[in-house]
Amino acid sequence: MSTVAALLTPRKSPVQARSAVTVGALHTAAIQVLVREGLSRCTTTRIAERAGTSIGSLYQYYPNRDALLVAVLERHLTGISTAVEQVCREQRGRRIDVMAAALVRRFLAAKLRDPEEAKALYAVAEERGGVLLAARMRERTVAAVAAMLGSASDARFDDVCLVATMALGAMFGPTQTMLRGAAPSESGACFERELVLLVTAYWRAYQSAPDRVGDTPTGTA
Amino acid sequence: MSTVAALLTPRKSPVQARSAVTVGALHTAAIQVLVREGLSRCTTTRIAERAGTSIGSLYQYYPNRDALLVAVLERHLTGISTAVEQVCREQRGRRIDVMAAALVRRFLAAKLRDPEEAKALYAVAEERGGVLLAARMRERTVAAVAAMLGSASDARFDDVCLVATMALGAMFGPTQTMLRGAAPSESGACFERELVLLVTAYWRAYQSAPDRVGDTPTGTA
Amino acid sequence: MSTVAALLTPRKSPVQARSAVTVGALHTAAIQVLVREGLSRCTTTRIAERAGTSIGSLYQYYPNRDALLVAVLERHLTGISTAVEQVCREQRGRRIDVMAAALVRRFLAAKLRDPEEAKALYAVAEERGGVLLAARMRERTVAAVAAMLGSASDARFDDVCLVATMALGAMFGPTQTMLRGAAPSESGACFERELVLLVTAYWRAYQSAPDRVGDTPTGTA
Amino acid sequence: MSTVAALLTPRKSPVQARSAVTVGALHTAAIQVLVREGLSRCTTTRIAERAGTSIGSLYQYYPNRDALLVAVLERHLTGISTAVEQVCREQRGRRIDVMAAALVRRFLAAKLRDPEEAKALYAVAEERGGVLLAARMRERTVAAVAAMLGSASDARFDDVCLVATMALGAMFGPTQTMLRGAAPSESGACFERELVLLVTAYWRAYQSAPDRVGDTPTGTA
DNA sequence: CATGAATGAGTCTTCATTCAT
DNA sequence: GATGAATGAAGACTCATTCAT
Repeated sequence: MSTVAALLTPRKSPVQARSAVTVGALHTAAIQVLVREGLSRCTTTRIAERAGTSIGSLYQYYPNRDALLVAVLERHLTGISTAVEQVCREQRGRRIDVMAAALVRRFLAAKLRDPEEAKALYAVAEERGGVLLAARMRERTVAAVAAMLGSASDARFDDVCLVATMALGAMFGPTQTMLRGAAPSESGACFERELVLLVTAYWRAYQSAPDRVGDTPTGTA
Repeated sequence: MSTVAALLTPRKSPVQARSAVTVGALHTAAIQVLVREGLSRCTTTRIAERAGTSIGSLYQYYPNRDALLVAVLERHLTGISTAVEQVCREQRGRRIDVMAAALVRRFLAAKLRDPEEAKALYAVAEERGGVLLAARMRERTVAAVAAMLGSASDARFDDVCLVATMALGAMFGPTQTMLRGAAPSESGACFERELVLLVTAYWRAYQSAPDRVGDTPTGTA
Repeated sequence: MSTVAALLTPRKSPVQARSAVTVGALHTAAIQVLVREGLSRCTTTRIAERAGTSIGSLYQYYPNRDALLVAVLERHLTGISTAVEQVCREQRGRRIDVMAAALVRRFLAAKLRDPEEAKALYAVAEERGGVLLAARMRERTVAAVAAMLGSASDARFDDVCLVATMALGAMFGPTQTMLRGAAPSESGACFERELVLLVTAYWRAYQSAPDRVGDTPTGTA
Repeated sequence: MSTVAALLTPRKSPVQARSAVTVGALHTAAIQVLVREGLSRCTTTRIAERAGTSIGSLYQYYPNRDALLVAVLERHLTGISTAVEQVCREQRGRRIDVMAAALVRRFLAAKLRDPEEAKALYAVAEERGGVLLAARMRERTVAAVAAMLGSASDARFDDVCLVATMALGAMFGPTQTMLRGAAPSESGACFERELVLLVTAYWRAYQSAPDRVGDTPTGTA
C-alpha cells in the first residue's frame, strides 16, 4: 500500500453495530454538508455536528478529513462500478444495441439514485485523493465494458478498451451536464433515450464499417 | 451586476504596461500553482510568490482569491467557446459528418492547447463561481452548435438544443478522461479520430431515421 | 436577536471550570492590552498572548474580536448600571440632596473600582457595538434615576427623564475628565464633594422654582 | 517639541491657494469618511479618493494618517476652545447667571455646528494623539472659564479651576449623550435651557454659601 | 471509548507608506 | 508637484488534529 493510500484508508472496520451506525451517520452527514456548504466549508466540525457525534469519534474511524471524504466518494463510485460490472456480465454475447440500452439504463440508475450526492462529489473527485480513486474505478468499469464489447454478437472492435473508454466518457459527460442543470426528473426519460441513441449509434458504426477511416471527412477536409 | 458577480469581477483593468505584465504573471502563476499543488493549496501567497509579485499587487487587480481563479477559468473557457462558435459559423449548411469533424478538431485544439491548464481548471469549475461561469459558457456553445445543426444539409433534428448538449457532453467526457490519463501526445490522433466517429455516428442517426424511437434496441431492431 | 447582536454574542458559555478560567483570563487580558496599547493595537493575538491561551481558544468563546471587547464593556457598564439601579431603589421617597449624595457616591464607587479599566473602555464605547450597548445601559440608568426623582419628598420635576439624563451626563462628564487627568486618589474626596454639590444644586433648582425660565438670563425670548 | 508631537504635526503650511484647497478637501473628506465608515475603516485611500486627490498628495501635507486625523480634531477643538475663550473674555465681570447662559449658548453653538462631525470625532479623541490634544484644549478652556469665574460680580469661588473643570464636564457630558441620541434639532432649545439651568444652579451654590460642606447631605446622611 | 476544549499553523485580506514615473 | 502601483507587515479568523478528562 502506497503512502498516500495509507493516509486515506479508514482506521478500523465497523465490526460492531454501534460503529456501523456512526460511520453511516458520518457518511450521510458528510454528503449533506458537502451539498449545503461546498467542499471548502465541509469541515470535520460541521460533519461531526450534523452526524450527531463528536470530532473525537470521527477521528476514531478516519485518520483525517480527506479519508472520510474519499470513503464517501469511494462508496459512490463503487456503487456505479459494481452496477456497470454486473450489467456487463449479464449482457455478454448480446447484440450491441441491447448492450447499450442496458448499460445506459443501469449507469443512470446508479448515478442518479441520489443526484445531490453525485453533484456534490464531483468536487471531491477533483482533489488529489479523489482523482486517484476515480482513475481506479474507471479502470474497473472500462475493463468490464471492454469485456462485454468483446463478446458482442454483431460487432467486432479493434480496440475494445478505447471504445469502452469513449463510450463511458460519452455517458459521463452529458450526465454531468444534466446534473448541473435543472431537476433531472422531468427530462429524465428523454435524456436516457438520447443517451442510448448516442451509444448505440457509436457502437453500430463498428458493425459493418471496419474501414471507417475512409468514410470520415477527415480524409478530404 | 449581481452581488456574486460583483465579488468576482476584477478590480481594475491593467492600463499601464507594468500592470499588464503583473496581471499576466498572476494568471500564469495561478495555473502553475493549481497544477502543482491542487486547488486547496492554491493560496494567494503561493500565487503571488510564483508570480514574482507581492500579495498586495494581487489584490490591486482582484478583489479576492476566487476572482483571480475565475478570471483564469474564464479566459480558458472563453477560448474554447469562441473557437466553437467560430467553427459553427463556418460550417453552416455543410453535411453533418463535415461538421462533426471540424467541431471535434477545433474543440480539441482549443482544449488541448495547454493540457495542464485544462486539467487544473476542472477543480476551479467545481467551485461556486466556476459553476456559474461554466454554465454560461456552455449555453453559448450549445447555442452555436444548435444553430449549426439546424442548418445541416443532410439531416433534420427535432430538438437541436438537446442534440447539441449531448454532443458537447460526449466530446467533453472522453476528453476529460484522456486528460486525466497519460500524455495525450501519443494517442492524440487516435483519440481525435475516435471522437469524430462518435459524434458523426450520433448525428447520422438523425439522417434517415427521424422516428428513431422505433429503431432503438428497445424495439425489435 | 438582531443580526448585529448575533455577531457580538459570546459563542458558548463556560460550563466547565477550565473554560471559566480561560474566559476570565481573556477578559483581564483584554483590559490590560487595552490600557497598555490602546484600542487599535488591542489585537486578538496580543490578548490571547497576555491571557496565556491560544487564539483558537479566544474564538471558541467569542465569534470575533469585537464580541470580546463588547463583553468586557458590558460587564463594566452592567456593574455601574446595577449599582445605580440599586441606589435609586434604596433612596425612593428621600430628599433630593440625600438622593444626590447617595447617587454620586455609588456611581463613583462603581466607576472608579478599576480606573484603568474605566479609562480604557471609553474607546470601546465609541465603536459600533459599544455605542449600542452604552445606549441600552444609559436607558436603564436613566429610567432608574427618573423613577427615584419622581418619588422625591421635596421636589417636583416636569420631565424626570430629561432631568435624569442631564444629571447622569453631568456626573459622567467630569468623571471622564478626571480619569483622563492624574491619579484620582489625591483629589478623590474633593472631586466627589464637588460632584454632589453640582447635582444637588441642579435638583434644588426644581424645589421652589418650577417657573425657572423667567429666572434665567435667557430673558423673555 | 516632543517626539510624538513631531510625528503628528503637518508637514508644510498651505501657503499656496491650491494647497489650501487640497488641505480643505482632505479635512472634509476625512470627516465624511469618518462619519460613514467609522474610525477603523477611515483609511488614507478612502480619504484621498473622496477628497478627489491621490494618496501621494495626502502624504505631501501630512506625515501619516494620524496626523491628518489629529489635524481635523484640532480644528474642531480649536473652534470650540476659541469660542469659549472669546465668550469668557466678553463676560468678564458679569453676574454668574449671565455668564452661564452665554457660555452654554456659545459652547453648544460651536459644538453643534456640525453634529455629525462632533459625533465622529469622539472616536479620534480616544486615540493616543487625540487624548493629548484634547487635554491641551481642555486646559485652555478651563483657564478661560476659571478667569471668567474669578471676575464674577456676584460670587466668589475657592478653587476656580475645579469649578471650571466641573462646569465644562457638566456641559460636555449631557451634550455627548444628546449627540448619541436622535436628531438634536427638535429638542435643541429645551436641551440648552436645561443645560443653562444646570450650570447656573451649580454656580449659584457659591453665591451665598461658601461653607457648602455643611449644607450637603454628606453631613447627616 | 466518547467527548470537546485547546492548539497554532496557515488563510485571506487590508492598509499605511514609499517611490518611480 | 502629482500620481498611483507596488509593497509586505500585520490583523482577523478557520480548522484539522490532539489529548486530557
